[in-house]
Amino acid sequence: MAYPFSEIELKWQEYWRSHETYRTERDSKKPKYFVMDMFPYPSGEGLHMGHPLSYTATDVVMRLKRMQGFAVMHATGWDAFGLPAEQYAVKYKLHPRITTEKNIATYRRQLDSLGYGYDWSREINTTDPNYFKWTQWIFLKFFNSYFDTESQRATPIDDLIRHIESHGSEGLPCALPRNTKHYSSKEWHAASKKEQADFLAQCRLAYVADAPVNWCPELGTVLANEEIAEQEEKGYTVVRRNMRQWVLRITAYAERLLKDLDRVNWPESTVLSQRNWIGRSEGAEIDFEVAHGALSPAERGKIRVFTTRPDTLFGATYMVLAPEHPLVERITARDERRAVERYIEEVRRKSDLERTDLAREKTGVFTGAYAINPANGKHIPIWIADYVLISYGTGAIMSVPGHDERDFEFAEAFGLPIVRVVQALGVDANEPLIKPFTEDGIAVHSAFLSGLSTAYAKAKMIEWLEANGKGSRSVKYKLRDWLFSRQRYWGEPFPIIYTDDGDGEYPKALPEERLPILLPEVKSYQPSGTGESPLATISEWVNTTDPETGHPARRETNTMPQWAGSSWYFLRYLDPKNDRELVSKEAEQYWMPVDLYIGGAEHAVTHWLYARFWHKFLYDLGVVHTPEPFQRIFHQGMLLGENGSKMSKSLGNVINPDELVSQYGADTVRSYVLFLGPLEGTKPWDSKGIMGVHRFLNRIWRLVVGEDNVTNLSDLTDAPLSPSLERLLHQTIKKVGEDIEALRFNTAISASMILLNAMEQEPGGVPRRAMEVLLKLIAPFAPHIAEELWQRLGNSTTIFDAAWPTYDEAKTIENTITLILQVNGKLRDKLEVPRGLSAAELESFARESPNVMKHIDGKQIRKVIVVQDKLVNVVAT
RNA sequence: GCCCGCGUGGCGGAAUAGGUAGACGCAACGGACUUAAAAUCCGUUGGCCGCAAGGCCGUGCCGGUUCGAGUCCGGCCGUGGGCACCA
Repeated sequence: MAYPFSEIELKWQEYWRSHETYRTERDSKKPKYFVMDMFPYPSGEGLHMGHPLSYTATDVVMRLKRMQGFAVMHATGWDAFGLPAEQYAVKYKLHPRITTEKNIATYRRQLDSLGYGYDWSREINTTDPNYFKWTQWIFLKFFNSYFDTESQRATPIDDLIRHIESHGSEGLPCALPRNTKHYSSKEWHAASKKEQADFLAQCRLAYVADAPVNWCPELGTVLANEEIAEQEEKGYTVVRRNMRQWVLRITAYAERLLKDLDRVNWPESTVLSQRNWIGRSEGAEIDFEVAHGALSPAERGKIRVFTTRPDTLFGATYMVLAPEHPLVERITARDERRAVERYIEEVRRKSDLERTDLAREKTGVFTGAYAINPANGKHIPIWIADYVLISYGTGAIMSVPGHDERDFEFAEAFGLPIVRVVQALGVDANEPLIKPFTEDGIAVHSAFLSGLSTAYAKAKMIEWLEANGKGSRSVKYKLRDWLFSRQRYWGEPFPIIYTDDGDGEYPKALPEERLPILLPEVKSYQPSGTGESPLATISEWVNTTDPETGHPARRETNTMPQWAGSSWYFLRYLDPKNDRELVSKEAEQYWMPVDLYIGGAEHAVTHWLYARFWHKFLYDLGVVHTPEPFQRIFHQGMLLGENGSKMSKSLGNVINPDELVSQYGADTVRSYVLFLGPLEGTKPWDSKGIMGVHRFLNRIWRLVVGEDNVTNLSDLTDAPLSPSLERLLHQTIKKVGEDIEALRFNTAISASMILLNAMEQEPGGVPRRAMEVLLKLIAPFAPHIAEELWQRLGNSTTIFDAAWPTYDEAKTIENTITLILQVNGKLRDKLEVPRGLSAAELESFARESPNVMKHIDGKQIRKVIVVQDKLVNVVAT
């Protein structure tokens, strides 16, 4: 008979609810601990087994820390905006709020059934106006800020405006595009609102851009790069299309996002992913004069390139512009115009897939124009090719086919000259190049650089460029600005209107007092089909007035992406009901940063980068006091199906948490998902193995309660523990605490099993004291049974108010050791001997062992290695 | 192509400042209890040889360092994940 888990689990869940056992308050007398998992998206499917894995892990840590005397913050909520709810709404004409609420109720029931100790008084919901008011508030702050390049932080845009009003726009501490039209103070005052808005958009941290986006006709929306693969898997098509989009200037924070990775305790792989994603490159920007073309020299201007190898400038034999480069039109020779236009059109039609996967073969066309290599004055042809991206660097490159794979390939395809300007040390500088030499070496055929090693040659070239006004040192990042709008209904509306003073529309922020901006009630959630969101079809919502001027205005109809609400949610746990601030200073100061955050590695460069960006921005605003939000991140691994393949409905190998809970009880399910193996590992589910953990809990139950489940008579003894059990008890307390701290739950559970095995072997019966300790040790994993037995042992308060057991280091130490006797490194004998014997004593054991003697017989002893309290190795030949 | 990570019994996995390989659990086999089954309890369980004592082999493969390597180093093979023309 299994113990009555259903009964006791319901009993304790009800007890915890009515006693508000998990309610957390700030307590200045206690140290704090903030442990999080990822708040779920409440899908229609309900919980899958991946949830119990990470949620149990954080729940276990929460309970340990609480018993150790910490004030523990552990809350959850709902990441409830998003595509699936809206697609469901489109299909069944049900408001997404309805399905979302229904799904949340299911999730809540499931989470409760697993016995999780969240502080539900802090529950948040990204779709709740009282929550997204603050998401919108943060967006407003982005819009109303610029990134000051001198102080390297977000600063109110009003400061910038004041500066322009009195001093004009030259020399602003703000990164502006090269060809920006500047305003004198006088010109600024004369400029229209629209002109001013266009200028300021170049500085704002949130701005509108006409950007090529990933347009999905079937969904009627634009997708983020990281969403494409998922939707394409579902059979949707994705094409490129230009649309007006909100963009967040995350690139301004690239350097800080990169540098502060040094301060966090995160998985190495995730830190590396973020580093690579940010993609910092050091090099130089170099200007090439256009030598030949249809325009006069004054009009032609210069082509600026970015290179990480300025030392190879003498080897630049041609240039390539991205097809979208603004200069292409101006420099293209009349004879080549047709071919160039045709190529540009061809490239535009290519999808991302064709441009990357299939475009192994290099393509491009000659523009008919030439540039002058600033190092040697040689005229080199200017081409356009789609292997050069408009969005990176300057959208143009100098091609050094001798020392770059891509340039080499292109040069070979089009018969362009390849010269060597770097050679490995000690190799003939004239040796022909059959493949590009991309390593560092010694500069050759490079005038004043010749003979210098790559590092020096780079520095020298930059020095030369700067001295001659032909270029300068430069740092570029792969990171792009963050496309921040979606053409959907079910998301946060932007607190933005468009007004027109007769000179064209421009976006304008609504005042903070107007927040939250609510979604209108609608009848149809069908995408408009034009690329605009369903909101665009509701004219009574779209058409509004500018609260400042009373003039007619139009609302922004895009909504924010799902990342918006999840980029700051953890802050709201700390002060969920505050209607004056996003979070109070006191709460933020006390609880932040997050001490432990467990979540899947798939968010390495999305959620965890976005959240860091928002946090740094809030740091600049003074809302938070730490530059990084998450001290420690840990990734749970994937749980596979029985057969070792991914759990999926189509494969029919999905494990349902509800069924498991009703069959074995929550305590067994919780313990078993963690017992399966290391948290971070990918491991297959084994439905038979769960019995092992279930038996373990049953055995504990029977030792306290007895066979009939009713009597409280127990066979526990108050006799003292045998010395070996006493020692094991201390060892186990130590190990379980350390293992939970290190998130090694599987070995923590097995240590408890070992303790139980030993307790059952006690000659005088199972000691009550040992049982009390064991109950505390398993309480984080199996809270219900621990509570029940704790109560039956005569305690009247929750076990989670009891202190975590302590151990005595001295009592964990064995007083005898197993001495290993080896001959030539092979095990020949084992002896139980007292701890702390001298080397000579240990060696004498070896010399007296018959089996050791047998193996050294007839040989000469060369050496005897003695390791204190461990082994003796006799080396004989 | 580049960058990470991982290869240990029939299975999930223990063990790394280099020092008893296989903890704990599953499965399997044998036994006890039972009219029987379930549940429970006891025992065996890396392979080979041996009546036993014991011996040989064994942590993907090859080599190296070391008295001693699952653990460190080099080279392969396999496998999982991330990035993908970033100049």
